[in-house]
Amino acid sequence: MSLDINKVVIKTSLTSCFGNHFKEVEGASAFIDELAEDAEEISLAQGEYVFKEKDVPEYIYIPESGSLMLERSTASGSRQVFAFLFTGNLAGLSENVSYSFSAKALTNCVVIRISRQLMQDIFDKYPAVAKRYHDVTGHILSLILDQLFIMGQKSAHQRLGHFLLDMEHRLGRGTHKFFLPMSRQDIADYLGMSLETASRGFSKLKKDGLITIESNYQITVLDKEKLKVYAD
Amino acid sequence: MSLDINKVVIKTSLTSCFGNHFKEVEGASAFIDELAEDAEEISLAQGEYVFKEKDVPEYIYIPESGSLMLERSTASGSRQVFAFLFTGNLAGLSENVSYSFSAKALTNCVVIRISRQLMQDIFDKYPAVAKRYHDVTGHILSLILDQLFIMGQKSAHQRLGHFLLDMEHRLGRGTHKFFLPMSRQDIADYLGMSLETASRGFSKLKKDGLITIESNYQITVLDKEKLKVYAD
DNA sequence: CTATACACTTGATTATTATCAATGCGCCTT
DNA sequence: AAGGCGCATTGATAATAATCAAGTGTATAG
Repeated sequence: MSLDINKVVIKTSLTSCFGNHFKEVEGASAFIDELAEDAEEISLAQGEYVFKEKDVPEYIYIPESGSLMLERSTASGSRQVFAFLFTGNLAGLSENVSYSFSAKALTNCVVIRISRQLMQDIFDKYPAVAKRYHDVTGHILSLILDQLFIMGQKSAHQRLGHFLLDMEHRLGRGTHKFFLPMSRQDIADYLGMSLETASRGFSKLKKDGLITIESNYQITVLDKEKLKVYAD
Repeated sequence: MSLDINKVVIKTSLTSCFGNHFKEVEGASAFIDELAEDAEEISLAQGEYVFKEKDVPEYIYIPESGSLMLERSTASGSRQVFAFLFTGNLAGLSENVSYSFSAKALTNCVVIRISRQLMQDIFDKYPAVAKRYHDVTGHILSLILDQLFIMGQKSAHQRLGHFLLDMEHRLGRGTHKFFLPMSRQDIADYLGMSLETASRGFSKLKKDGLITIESNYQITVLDKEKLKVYAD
């Protein structure tokens, strides 16, 4: 009984990752069902790592509840955050011999884990799905190119504006209010700026009336159109 | 006769793209042979576009001679260069419904063009190869993540250092001397800095004795080890 | 209820980078 | 050879962002 409910939750998560790409593809639904059978749930405490740089990629991971962060750190102490992952997002898909980043739990979370080998085997049964698998990677690539564009062409304030629009879209669930699961330092490391610059960006947006900051992590976008202009 | 020679050149280019990823994979050699049969060569003058943003991706492209640049421009006139492509590099692999960037010829060049649909059909004959296809995309993704790391964590001077090390590696053919096919503006747009900052970076490296600038585009790395330190 | 710790904010100063403005250099044309 | 054109360099100044240094909550433990 409890297992059945779990499988439903897992299928929902899988559909949110793959569903869009495999829509109207023959066998997509059956493929997701089989994948869900092989999925395991693992629990992580805030700050724990799902995997680390240089680990051999054996699984793909999908947060079912809670948030992850993909990051790369150097010996000298600097860190680049590549992405924030929320419910239904995907990690570990296109890695080859080893991960080139670590995945860290931003909050306590439950993560779905699926063996890449098993997924490969299931693909053999659903060739139409396998052919479209590539689209998923292509989508991730295009998201990273967007980020690279923003990093190269936008000022610190603009980058923060883009970030908040993205968070509103992904966390707002149709409203303009959302709770950020990451610290100012995490945001700064994602956007390539200092913690202080990130903080000043929040303060300026608040002063200009584009957002409110209910608590450090609870944000409301008051004027989305102005924020879009601000970000460009 | 002339055709045969062309096919040899094409196979060499294809092997340099795919060979590393498909090494020791069953049917890899036959796959590349079939691919080469379907390859067309197209000639482009400097400044022409191979494809443009929002075009439907029908082909993959591999420069056989000359260089390409992948870029995205905005209405407001800013531009991000995502990558420079030289002989044997690959473009257009993981695009889905449309390209998210344009490919522009940096020099006069001959580009190999292969239909994605035909490649898909050939994959059906070589399932072992098809399974590893994904590795190629994964490799591209990891290169872009490296670039994102550099953009987020390094200063303008360090980014230029990284760029020159990359160019030496890719264009130097074992020596420390190479000819850059792109302008200072192209480099600046790739590294997310102004033309003047890029130029000052070159001048400083020259003054510090890490490189010589024979002409604007002809560079020699004098001290690679120092340059590596400079870039970190 | 107070002390403490931690994260965030704000202020002052410095460093980096962009912008504006000449100037220089090679190349092509005449 | 002179002029002009397209890039690159260099200089001066302004804008942006990092760093250093206090403060300000806010939550938690005692």
